[in-house]
Amino acid sequence: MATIRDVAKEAGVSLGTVSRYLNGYTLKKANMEKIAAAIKKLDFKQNYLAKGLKTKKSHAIGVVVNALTDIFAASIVTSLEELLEKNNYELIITDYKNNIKLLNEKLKFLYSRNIDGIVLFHVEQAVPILKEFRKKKIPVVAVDTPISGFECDTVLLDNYHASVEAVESLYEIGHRQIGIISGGQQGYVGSERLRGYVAAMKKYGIFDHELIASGSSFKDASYNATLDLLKNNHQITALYSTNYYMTIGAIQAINELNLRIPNDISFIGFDDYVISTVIKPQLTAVAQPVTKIGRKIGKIILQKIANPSILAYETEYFKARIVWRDSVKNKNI
Amino acid sequence: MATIRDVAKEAGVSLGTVSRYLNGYTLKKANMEKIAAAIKKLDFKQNYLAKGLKTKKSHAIGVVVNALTDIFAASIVTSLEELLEKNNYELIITDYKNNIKLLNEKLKFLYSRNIDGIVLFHVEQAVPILKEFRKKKIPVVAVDTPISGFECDTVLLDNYHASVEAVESLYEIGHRQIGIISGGQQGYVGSERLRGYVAAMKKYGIFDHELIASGSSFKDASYNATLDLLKNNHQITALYSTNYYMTIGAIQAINELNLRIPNDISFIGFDDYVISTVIKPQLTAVAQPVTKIGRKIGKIILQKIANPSILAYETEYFKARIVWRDSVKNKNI
DNA sequence: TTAAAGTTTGAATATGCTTTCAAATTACTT
DNA sequence: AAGTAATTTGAAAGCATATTCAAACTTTAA
Repeated sequence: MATIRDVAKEAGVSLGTVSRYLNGYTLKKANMEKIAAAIKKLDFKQNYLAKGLKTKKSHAIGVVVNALTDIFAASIVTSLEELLEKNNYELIITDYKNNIKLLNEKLKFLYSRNIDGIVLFHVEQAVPILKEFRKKKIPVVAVDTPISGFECDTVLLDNYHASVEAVESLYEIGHRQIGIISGGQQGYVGSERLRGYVAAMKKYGIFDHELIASGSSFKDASYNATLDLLKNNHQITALYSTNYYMTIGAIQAINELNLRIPNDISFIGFDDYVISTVIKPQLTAVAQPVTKIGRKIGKIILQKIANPSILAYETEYFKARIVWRDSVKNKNI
Repeated sequence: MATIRDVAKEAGVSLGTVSRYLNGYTLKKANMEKIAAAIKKLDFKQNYLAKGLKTKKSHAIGVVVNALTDIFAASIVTSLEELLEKNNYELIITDYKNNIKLLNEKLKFLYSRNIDGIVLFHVEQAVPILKEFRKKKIPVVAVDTPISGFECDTVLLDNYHASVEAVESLYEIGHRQIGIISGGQQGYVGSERLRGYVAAMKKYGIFDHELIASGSSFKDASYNATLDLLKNNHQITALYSTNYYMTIGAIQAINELNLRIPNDISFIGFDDYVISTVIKPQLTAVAQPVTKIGRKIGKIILQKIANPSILAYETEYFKARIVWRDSVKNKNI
């Protein structure tokens, strides 16, 4: 393996000049060309371990998701990775299985690997090791959920307005008894989505506690909650489920009750992934701009790495949009 | 940050002794205890960059998948990561979007990062950079698909027998006109699954070309293929679709044709993820042992890293099993 | 008690790169 | 052409660790 020293010799310049070349300083055109040629000829690759040892940077970004199989995180990471790899950063992806203790362990692991930045998906609560990241000025970006007890750049969906829009849309086409399958108040995302629903329902004067089914945000809880809700509220004409996995459970329950979508009941689900188009009829869904979100995260990380002393943290909101398919009935027609 | 030197001073032993301690050599019990105490006291963490520079190992494993959102790869990586992280390896995960040129680029990137091992999902064909990995004795494990033109350890599903079993099961409960939605011959996985189907059908003397719908292995092709197949073969009583995404397309087509599962048509789909239980009725599916597969990959990698001079490559087959739900009708009852 | 075997020590060298600095060279201005 | 500004040089130090080696020290066995 060729080293920077070999390149210097080959190009007939000094070692320091090559180093400066590699680090983006401008130098005499002639020298730049000679160095470029030497690099090509020798097939020289920087040794990131040596570089990292010296600079204390690894050119690696840690990404912590709750589950690798979570389609939401995976979609975002796809575009994040594209951007970061272009900038010569590698992604170390890890899951923490919604276990706060495991999260701390995984972050320690990443910390010990001299990570240059870190992206946390869906973390509600600060863990001790985060303070060490702050001390070392390693940028942290929270995605999907703000971290309580730790200030950092945060990229969120505007869940509140997404819910408002869902309810408004249903209202406009004649629905009044709009049920919600909610994850309840315990998580940020779930409570924001619920808050938007409540606000919109109240705005139209059609709010009713009975229309809220609240469980945890997983498939099985949602299945049970939906079953209960629909058995006890035959007047419900539309159902709004507040995440992908809850949509799955809700649809199972609707099937179980032999209700037909959209004739017996209209349906809007949060998140628009493959399920939406498999189910008959295809589902109207609230879609998140995952590609944009991924790019934004990447930009923030790169910017903060380039300028670690900026202490201001921004919170960026992205707007969801509703993708209309066949699961919602227009009652005005 | 404490260094090995600080630990030595604190423990009152020499630097080399600490180094040997950290690398698993046995030494005097008293010294081991003193060093352990010092490490704890100073909260010492090995610097992987320095260590890597010296040993030319990064303690990182590259994982290349075709898409981060691919549930199959994500499921396997979940258990792979668990095992490798326990052994202090980090995972650098990357996708290559089924683009062979991009694959080579991504592998070059990983190569330049001094990766200690590499796992390739669903790669059909060798790319040039793989030779460099071989030269440096960096272990390569192929998953899901053997790499043509490159010999390495390979972890596969026994696709052939999974198909045979699916057909046998359907035959035993009275089905004779068993259609298949196949990805065609172009990919290893698809052709193996088709081969098993053909063999089993021939064994029973019920093989018929007309029963094979063949397209690419994606949702839309499968949708069209299924539509064609079922329109032209009203006698088909059971359908076997050969991967997750094709199942989605096939189900869409079945819905479109207003066929009821399992009364009008029975259905078995390859891969058992969340879709299987959302659809009404819930789908009988061929499930892959993803956790076991992930662990096996990890074991192979660790073993080959520990012993890079072993030149024998093994090919390990895993058995799928059928998860029975409600989409298959027993015609004998 | 002594010889043999096993450990530990301290110092040195190496890994590939960045950074610094005074001195030397080259390039611009006027 | 001279003066100033900008670049490059060569050498050295440093990053945290591993490894080597002869010498010194311990432990074990006879």
